Amino acid sequence: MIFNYYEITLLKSPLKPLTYSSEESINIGQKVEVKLQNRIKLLFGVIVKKVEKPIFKCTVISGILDEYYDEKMLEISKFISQYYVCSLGEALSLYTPFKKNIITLDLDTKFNSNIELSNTQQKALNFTDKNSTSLLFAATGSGKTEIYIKAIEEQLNQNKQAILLMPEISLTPQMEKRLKSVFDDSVAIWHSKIQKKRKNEIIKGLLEGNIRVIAGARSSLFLPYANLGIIVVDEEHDDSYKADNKPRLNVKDLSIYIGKKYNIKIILGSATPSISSFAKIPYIRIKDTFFSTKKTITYDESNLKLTNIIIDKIHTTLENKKQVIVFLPTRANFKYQICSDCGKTVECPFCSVALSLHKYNKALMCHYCNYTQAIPNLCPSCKTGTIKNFRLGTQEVKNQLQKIFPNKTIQSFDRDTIKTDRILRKTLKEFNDEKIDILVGTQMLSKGHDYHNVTLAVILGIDSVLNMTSYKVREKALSLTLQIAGRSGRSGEGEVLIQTKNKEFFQEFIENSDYENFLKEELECRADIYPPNIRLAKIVFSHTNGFIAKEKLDFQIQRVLNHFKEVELIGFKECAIFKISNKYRYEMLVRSKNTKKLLEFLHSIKCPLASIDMDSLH
DNA sequence: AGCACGCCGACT
DNA sequence: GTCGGCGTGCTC
Repeated sequence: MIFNYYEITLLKSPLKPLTYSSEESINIGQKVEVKLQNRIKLLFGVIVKKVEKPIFKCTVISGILDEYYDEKMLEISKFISQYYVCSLGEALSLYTPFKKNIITLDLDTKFNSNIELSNTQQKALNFTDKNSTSLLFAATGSGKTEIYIKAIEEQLNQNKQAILLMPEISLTPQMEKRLKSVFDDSVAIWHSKIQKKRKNEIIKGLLEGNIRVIAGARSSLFLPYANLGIIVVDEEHDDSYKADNKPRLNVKDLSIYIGKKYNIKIILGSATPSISSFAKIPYIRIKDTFFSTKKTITYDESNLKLTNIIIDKIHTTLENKKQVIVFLPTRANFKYQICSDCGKTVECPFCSVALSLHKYNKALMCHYCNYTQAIPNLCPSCKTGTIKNFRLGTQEVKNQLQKIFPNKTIQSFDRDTIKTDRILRKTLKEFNDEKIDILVGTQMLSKGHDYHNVTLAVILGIDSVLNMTSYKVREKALSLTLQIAGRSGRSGEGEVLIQTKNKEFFQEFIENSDYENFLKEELECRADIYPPNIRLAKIVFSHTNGFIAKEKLDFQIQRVLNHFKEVELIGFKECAIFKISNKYRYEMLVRSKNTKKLLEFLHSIKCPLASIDMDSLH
C-alpha cells in the first residue's frame, strides 16, 4: 500500500499545519476532513504541502471534500497570517472555497451602459485607466459612482469579474439599485446578513459565470473569483474596513496588496480620503458637483445640549419645508448616570464603563458586554442620593426635539433603532418621501446615504471625538464633520451647525482651506512617529486576574527594550476601558520603520493572553 | 478520600 | 479552539 503524506492546516484553528496520511493522491488546496486527537467531531482542514514520511505516526485523512482553495487563496492567506499575525488556518477560514463539478462558463457577455460621463468624470476615469491603483478624491455629489460603474464595465467587457467594497451593510440598498440598472442580474450583493440559500446561489452564479460583479462588505473579497479584474473600495477612509477580531486585517490595505501582486485594478474613492491613501496612492480630485452647493457654517460654543441657536435654526429650516439631520456621537438616552450626592456613576459590574440609560426598554445597559439591569431608584453606591443623567444620547435629543416640535415627525437613526436591513430601507424611504422631518442619529447618518431635501445638518458633541486618545482624532473628527456636512444641501443651499469648543480647528480646515490642506498638514505632523510613514501595532493583554495581565505586559515590555532594537516602545497603560466582560486589560503600542523587525517581534510574543493588532487604528 | 474547578499544554 | 491531565482546595 502506498501512502502519501500531507501537511494540513486546520480551518478556524490557531494550530500550525499537522501531517496526515492518505492512500489517495490529493491536490494542494483540497479541503479535507480529519480527526484530531480524541475529539469526536471531525475537523475541516486544507492540504497545504506534500511531505516525506515523517518520523512520527500519522493519522489517516478521514474524508476528501469537493471543495478546494486555489493558489491565490493560499498565497494571500499566507500573507495574512504573516502580516496580521494569525495561523494559516485562521486566515484560510476567511475564504469561501471553489466547488468542484461546477463548470465555469465563458465570461463573454458584453455590457453597454448608456451612462454619459461629464468631462470631469471622463478625466477621472482616464486617470484610473492609466494607474493600476488610484484614489478618487471626490466631493460628495460629484458622481463617483458613475466612474466606478464605467471602470467596472471596462473590466467586465474584458471577460473579468469585479468587486465593489462598501464599509457598511446599510449602504448596499442604494448601490444595488444603481448597479442593477446597468449590470442587471450579473451583480449580486454580499454581506453577513444575506441568507444562506441566497449565498449558495451567488457562489454558484459566480462560478458558472452569470454573476460577474459582487458588491458588499468585507467578506466579498474572499469569494471564489476565477478571473478578477478590479476592486473598487468606496468610502475608503472608513475604519470599518478593518476587522475587529482575529485575523485583524484591513480589507482596503489587503485589496491594494492583492492588486499589486496579481495585477488587479484598484480604485479607492472618498470625499475625505484617509491620510495613508492620500500619502501613498496617485489621486485625482473632483470638486465639481452636479448642483453647486453653497454651505453656510455656524458654530455653537456650548456644551452638549440643545441651545436656542440650534432650536431656532431647526425651526427656520422646518418652516421652509426642508428636512434636518442631527448628529451626535452617543447612542441611547444619556451616557452617564451620576449620583447627585456622592457623584459616583453607575458602572457595569463586568466592564469599567458607565451604564447607558435606555428609556424605551426601561433599563440600564452596558454598550460593551450588553449587561442589562433595571434603573435603580437610589444610588447603588451611597444609597441616599438620586441618580441624575449626564450627557445626551440620540434618544434623549429625539425626545427633547419632539417636545419642542410636537407636530413634526422625528426619527432616531442608530444601531438601537435600525436593527435590520428592512427597517433601514423603510426609514430611508420615509425620510426621502418627507414623511419624517428630522433624523437624529450617530455615525450611521454620515455614511453615504442620499438625503435630497436636507438643508440643515446639526453636529453635536463632536468634541468628544476630538478628546479621545488616538493619533487619528483630528482626522476622524474632521472627516466625520465633513461627511455629515456633505449630507446637507445636496440640491441647492445647505447649512451646517457645529457645536464645539474647538471652533478654530474647524474654521481653519472647513472654511479657510479644504481637506487637502488638512491632509498635507496632518501628514507633516505625523512625520515619522505615526502612520503612514511608520508601522504601528497595538498589543492588548487581558485576563480575569489583572495582575497576571500586567505581568505579561511587563514581560513583553522588557523583551522589546532588551532584544528588539529596531522596534520602539511608544507607551503602555491600562486600556481606556480597563475592564471588559470581567477581564482586566493592559495595552502597549510599538512602532518601527522596519516592518520585518516589527513582525518578528509580534510573532515572537506567543502569549495566549495577548491580542495583536497590526496597523491598529487607535 | 472524593469531587469541582481552573490552569496548562498538546494536538500529526 | 478543545480536550484531558493534574494540582488546589473545599466538603463529607
